[in-house]
Amino acid sequence: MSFEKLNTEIRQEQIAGAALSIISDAGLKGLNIAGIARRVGIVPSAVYRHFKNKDEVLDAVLDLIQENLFENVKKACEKTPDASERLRHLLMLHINLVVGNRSIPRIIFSEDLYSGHPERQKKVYSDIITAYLKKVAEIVRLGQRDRQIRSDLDPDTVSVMFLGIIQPAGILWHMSEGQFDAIRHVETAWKIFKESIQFR
Amino acid sequence: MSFEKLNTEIRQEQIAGAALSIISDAGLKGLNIAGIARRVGIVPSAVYRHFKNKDEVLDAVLDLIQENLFENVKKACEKTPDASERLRHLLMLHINLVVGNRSIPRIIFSEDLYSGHPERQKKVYSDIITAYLKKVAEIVRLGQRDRQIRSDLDPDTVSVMFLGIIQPAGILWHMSEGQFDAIRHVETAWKIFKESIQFR
DNA sequence: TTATTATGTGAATAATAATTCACATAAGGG
DNA sequence: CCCTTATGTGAATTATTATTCACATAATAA
Repeated sequence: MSFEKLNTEIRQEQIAGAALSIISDAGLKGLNIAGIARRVGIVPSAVYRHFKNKDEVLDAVLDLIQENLFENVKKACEKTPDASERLRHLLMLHINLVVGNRSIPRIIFSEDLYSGHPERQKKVYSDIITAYLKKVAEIVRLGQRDRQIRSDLDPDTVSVMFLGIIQPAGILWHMSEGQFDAIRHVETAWKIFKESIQFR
Repeated sequence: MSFEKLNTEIRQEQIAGAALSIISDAGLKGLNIAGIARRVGIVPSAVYRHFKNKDEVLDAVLDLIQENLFENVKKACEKTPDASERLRHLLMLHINLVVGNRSIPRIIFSEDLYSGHPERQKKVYSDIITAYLKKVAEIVRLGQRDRQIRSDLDPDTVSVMFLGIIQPAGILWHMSEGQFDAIRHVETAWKIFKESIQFR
């Protein structure tokens, strides 16, 4: 029997990536250590050389998702200085992330992830969701400063409403197995929303 | 050992109700046959006298949720003939349902419910979600006919946007364990949204 | 080259839960 | 009142998975 040894950093990345990929395909319930090991090309028990337990694997997956989301914000801000354009760009990046990689809603809104792990729920809420909303709100705030967005609106409310354009679209797309045209909805809804927040 | 025998209809209701209640408290993952049996006051195996298996219990729970949602639409429509008022009323009924009974998002968006059950996913999508959205769209359409709502908007888009006010609020409320003020958000967001859809 | 250590293997363990089954008993019709 | 049957019981069965462990081996440094 011959096999390859890789150092733990590489394996950790492989394992987290495999887990993310499995979740995209089969959901959290479809994720088990044996499946991860199979994809990585090792034996189940070998996973435990690189992660203490399954929970730590899940934490690594959450980190991957967080990176994706924050990267989108950065991209959108680099693309243009106009608040409205930034939001539109971010909207499209986000919905494409959701549509192209079904794992995000499958993980973030999964009970499994949190039941028996209040600390993880707290972490996801504050480090991922709230942090993301804060960044969106900051874009809004800058837009208000520059007289691109109505200044009588609360940036935090606007950022949650922004999420409200994406989230149902993502869920409907997911539940309908692609039948619901999430991207079209987001584009149409954005026009209406944009009108209602723009400076006048 | 003395015990009471009840007919299967009553037991089915009790079991479905107990299941819904457990899901509200502990999520789908916290739901097991033993827990249901304990609440109802019978032994786990007795559950199988009234339901073929756990899946059928879940289907019964879904029916309960569907009833709740549709009842809200009816209430809102009976309350007032004004489309905008109907939507506002429905919005508050819905968010209160979500906040008062955490089971709805916990179930509808739970992977567990669907993994390995594509037919159930299809049913929830078409019989619950889409059907609900259709009813909302119908309210919008009537509002357009009566010149209460802008007629250049697609009713289906508006209905999904309507959902977009509630859904993130519900999820944030849930994830933050009540810290996020969902009702306040819904009220604020509604004002902005209402303005953007009203006839002018 | 050799010794050390991190990584990999396969088998065993343990916990959780759904489901089945043989047997018991309450309820209601005849 | 009896007897049939639906309902209830407790124990056993089965399946699934995470996790551990003793042992093996590749990589690396001395």
